[in-house]
Amino acid sequence: MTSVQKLPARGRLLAAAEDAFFSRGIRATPVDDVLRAADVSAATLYAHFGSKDGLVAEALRVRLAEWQAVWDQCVVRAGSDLDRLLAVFDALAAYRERQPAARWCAFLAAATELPDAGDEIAGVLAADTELLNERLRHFARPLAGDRAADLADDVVLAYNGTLAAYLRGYPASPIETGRRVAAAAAAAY
Amino acid sequence: MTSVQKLPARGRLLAAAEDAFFSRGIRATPVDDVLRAADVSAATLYAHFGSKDGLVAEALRVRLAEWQAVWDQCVVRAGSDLDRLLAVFDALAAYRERQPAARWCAFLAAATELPDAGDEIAGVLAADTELLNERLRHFARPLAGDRAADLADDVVLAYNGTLAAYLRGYPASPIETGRRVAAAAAAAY
DNA sequence: GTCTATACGCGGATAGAC
DNA sequence: GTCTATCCGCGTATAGAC
Repeated sequence: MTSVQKLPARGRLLAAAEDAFFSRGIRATPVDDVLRAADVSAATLYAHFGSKDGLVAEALRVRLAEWQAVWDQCVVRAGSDLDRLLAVFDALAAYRERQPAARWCAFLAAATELPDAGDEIAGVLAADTELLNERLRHFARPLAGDRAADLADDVVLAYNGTLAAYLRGYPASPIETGRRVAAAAAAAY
Repeated sequence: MTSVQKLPARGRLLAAAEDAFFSRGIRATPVDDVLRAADVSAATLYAHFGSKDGLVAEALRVRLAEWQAVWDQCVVRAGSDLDRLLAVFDALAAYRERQPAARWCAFLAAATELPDAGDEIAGVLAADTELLNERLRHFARPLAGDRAADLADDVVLAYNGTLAAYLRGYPASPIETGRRVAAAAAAAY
């Protein structure tokens, strides 16, 4: 059996990065803050990730994988076509419980804060959008047939609106409102 | 009659600030860039606005006033209760034509980029949210009666989702999708 | 792989003259 | 009110040792 080990520096950096970047803000968080939180030296960070952007990109990759897993579970638990389409809101509720300090979506935040993001970061953002788009189109098909793409657009928009609501502090119950709006959109098909 | 005059430094600064901050990003834009675009010295900027944040706050105030005026006009042109509620999407279309380079909503961008914004900036952001909330609740009343607050929440969410769509580059026709979603929400009351 | 120490550029802000 | 010139701190990144 293995003994209890200190999490390696790389993992500590990623954990600290996720915590700081996606709650206090990416640009608002100096590298030094992450280093102190992770109890790691600057040289180690640059040895592993090459740059602050590299660390951001890797933190986003981790987040995308985790988000996808949570969403998967919520889809499995859904009992109808409509519930499967709306499961993305259940996933959002579940995912947010993990990091209540997060102000809103890490991917949209990155897109806003880093308008000139390099290929690495831009790639992860594109992958997130693609995942959202592709899956929702799939779940929309049994409900909207050949208009599935439109319904998927509607749900993506409601989803983004839910995320932005956290940012604005209004509406007060973003997920509840978002789910209601998405359901109303689906009812129109 | 007055002769043609060069726009004073203060006005040039605001114009340059709006252009740069809300298309390239606030944090991504150094003060020097604004100064060069406005052809004004640093000392003048600080004499007028005190700080970069002060300039941002004033640029946001200008923007809020302009946005409000555009929205007003679209409401006047609307021919039904539903059209008045959805006029916010027409206003968005009209407003965006003024500055196509803008990546998304200046207020949501400021909230994201400046999580520790001072009272001045925070106040303008709150005023924007309040305007949105108060007006939409008013327009929702004839359609939803005592559930007007819920319908207003729905429309705000669709509106924010529309703005976020520009950021994500998806859905492809944000305003069209947003209006459709908001209309579906209204139909449920 | 990780550390200590340091270099270096950039960005916000100010002093003082006109 | 506006300019020229300059200061200063902060944040990213690197050099070199262990």
